Amino acid sequence: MVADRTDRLVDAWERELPGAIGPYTELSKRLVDLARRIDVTIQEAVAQHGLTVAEHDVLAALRRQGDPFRLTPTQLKDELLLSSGGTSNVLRQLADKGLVQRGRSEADGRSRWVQLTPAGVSLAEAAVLASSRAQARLLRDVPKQQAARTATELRKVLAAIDPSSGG
Amino acid sequence: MVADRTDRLVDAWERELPGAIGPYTELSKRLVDLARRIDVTIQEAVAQHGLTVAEHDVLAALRRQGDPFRLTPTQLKDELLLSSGGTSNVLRQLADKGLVQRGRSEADGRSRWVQLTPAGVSLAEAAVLASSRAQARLLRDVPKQQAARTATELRKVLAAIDPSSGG
DNA sequence: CGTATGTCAGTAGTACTGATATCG
DNA sequence: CCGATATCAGTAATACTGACATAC
Repeated sequence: MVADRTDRLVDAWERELPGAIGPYTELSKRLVDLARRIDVTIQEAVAQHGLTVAEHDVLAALRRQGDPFRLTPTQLKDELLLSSGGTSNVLRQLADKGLVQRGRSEADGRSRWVQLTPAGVSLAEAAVLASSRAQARLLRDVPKQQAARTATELRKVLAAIDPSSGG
Repeated sequence: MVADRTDRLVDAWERELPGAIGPYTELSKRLVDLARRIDVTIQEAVAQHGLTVAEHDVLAALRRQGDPFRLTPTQLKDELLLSSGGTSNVLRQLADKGLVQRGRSEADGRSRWVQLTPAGVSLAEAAVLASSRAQARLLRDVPKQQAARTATELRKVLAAIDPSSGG
């Protein structure tokens, strides 16, 4: 088994400051390395549709709600784990591009709604499909069983660190 | 088994656009979610030592080389997978803070070296230990065997998508 | 001269906090 | 008046590209 980047990192620290980093740090390093590859892949895929990753995430969240593709900014912020300010900024970009429409709730004047325009629906679908295909392409040499096994392991890790998230 | 965030995302897409996302996208989603948690954890840990993550990564790379804690910007860029410009920017910040010293190579005038100052060595060690401890704390409820198993699975995934990286 | 090394300016993306406005 | 909803301005951190300088 040839040493990879993380192996070399772990070996270097073991030599320099024995015990400084443990098995959890090794797991973290592999996770972060792999996630970075995926992030770049997604970014390239959605950029081909003229979207930033943040914009894509909002469009996708609205699209997967189903008709009428509408949520409040608060619901979006909870879905995307962003601050209210951050969510608001992305919504402004999308409204400027004509991909979402905003309006006031009639029931509660404090509340607004955000809804995909027809152009937003089309672009959301195209971008999600492109992103999904790009991720599958990146991982195509990972056997399906291996991918499933890894996903299961990650599911357990996520559940362990955050029992409240429903895992 | 209770549905977690990724389960709900997969279910929503299966309902709205069946087949649009596959098992590889599910794996990606879990990876990216978990990596984000880790990134935040690391960021908070190194911030307590007055460092940004980018600064920490450079200090750590120099420290784990061992005495005399010296590399060229090109070696750093390859180690950190950054652009040359990005590397240069971080080095300027660290030099301004007195954590690294820079100089010219005597053998080749094009080449420079970057070396930790004594203050840089101390801070690198403190920050790396703090980051490592914070990661262990985040993952403390993950059984060690589980963590090892997950790391092994990720190692295989990394090797599959990037055979050139030595995995 | 062409290539390699490195720096810096400018820029794009992300996403925060705090101030503000509005409504219940 | 207080709390909830939402927006916006300003800011910090990441990290890129392209222009440039220098040295082999």
